[in-house]
Amino acid sequence: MTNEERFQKQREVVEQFARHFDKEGFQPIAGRILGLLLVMDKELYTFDEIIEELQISKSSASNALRNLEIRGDIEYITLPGDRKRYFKFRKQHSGTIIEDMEKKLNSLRELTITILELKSDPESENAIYLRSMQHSLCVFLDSIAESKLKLQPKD
Amino acid sequence: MTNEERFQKQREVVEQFARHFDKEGFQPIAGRILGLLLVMDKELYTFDEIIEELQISKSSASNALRNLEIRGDIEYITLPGDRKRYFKFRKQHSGTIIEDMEKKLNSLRELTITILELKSDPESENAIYLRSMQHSLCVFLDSIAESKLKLQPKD
DNA sequence: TTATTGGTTCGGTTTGTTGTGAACCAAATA
DNA sequence: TATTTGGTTCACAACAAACCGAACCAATAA
Repeated sequence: MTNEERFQKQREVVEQFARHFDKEGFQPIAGRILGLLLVMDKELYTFDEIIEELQISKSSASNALRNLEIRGDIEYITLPGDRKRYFKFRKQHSGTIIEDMEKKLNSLRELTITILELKSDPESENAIYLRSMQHSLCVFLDSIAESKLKLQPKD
Repeated sequence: MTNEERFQKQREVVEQFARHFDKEGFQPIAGRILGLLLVMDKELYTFDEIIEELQISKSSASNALRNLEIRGDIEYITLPGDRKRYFKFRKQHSGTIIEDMEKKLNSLRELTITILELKSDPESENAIYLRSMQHSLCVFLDSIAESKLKLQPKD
């Protein structure tokens, strides 16, 4: 594979990544920026390079970068005697994905509890289902906790 | 708690449920309908009752119901000599939530593999991170598989 | 001090989504 | 056959999100 071929394929994967990412509720441009910073061989981009590569306006870039930084998905470094910021993908503690799921499942579990408490007939179809769902959620949350232990045995 | 109080609280939880549900990328009305069918003591609603309860137009109801049915979140029954459809929450095999997560994680895993294959420097920061992420994903996917076994020991 | 660099903020256009009412339709009823 | 019932489909209005260009600003360089 030539470097040019590789570059082209990486650009395609950036788009793929972006689509994956904005299903999680983010703007397309944010996804593309994040993809760029993660996928390409070049792993450090300036503001202008991002604009140039993705053909987007300064304002879009500015906003998306701010959002990504707030979310903790990117960070930047600066170099002495250089006013530019160099953006890079932020290597989060890799449990983050898992912790996000955990949060979502927990809030779902709380919801099911609330619903169940309000059911006047605890033997209604939905009530029975909700209890089984609650059980599944517990089992699953347990196994998440286990995974977390396996992944960070530093305690 | 009087029946009236219970009813009011259930209506609030319908809204709560709706908010939870449309974070998953569905229209507000769809979320409210699903909430109605799951939360209220009454667990069987006709088209007209749904419209009446939620104060929405026939067209909105029609569209949302179609979408919910396609997604497999609701179903309806009919009664002999009655042209109405009676909608109810569909009790999916409760592994569905888990299987959805599994799918998402798998697609993420495939993405990381694709990205890694295209990295020309396998020791770059991102490449190293991607490998550790891949590892986490595998551990986690394993534990999902385990949970699934625990939940359906019918094989 | 003036000009340039590296952005941010503001206002507006485009695009997409959500929901509505009105017209429509097929099946059952009168 | 005409009317009612139980919806569906269509065209559009209202609103929101995404993005852009232009104006702007603070820090550095000339």
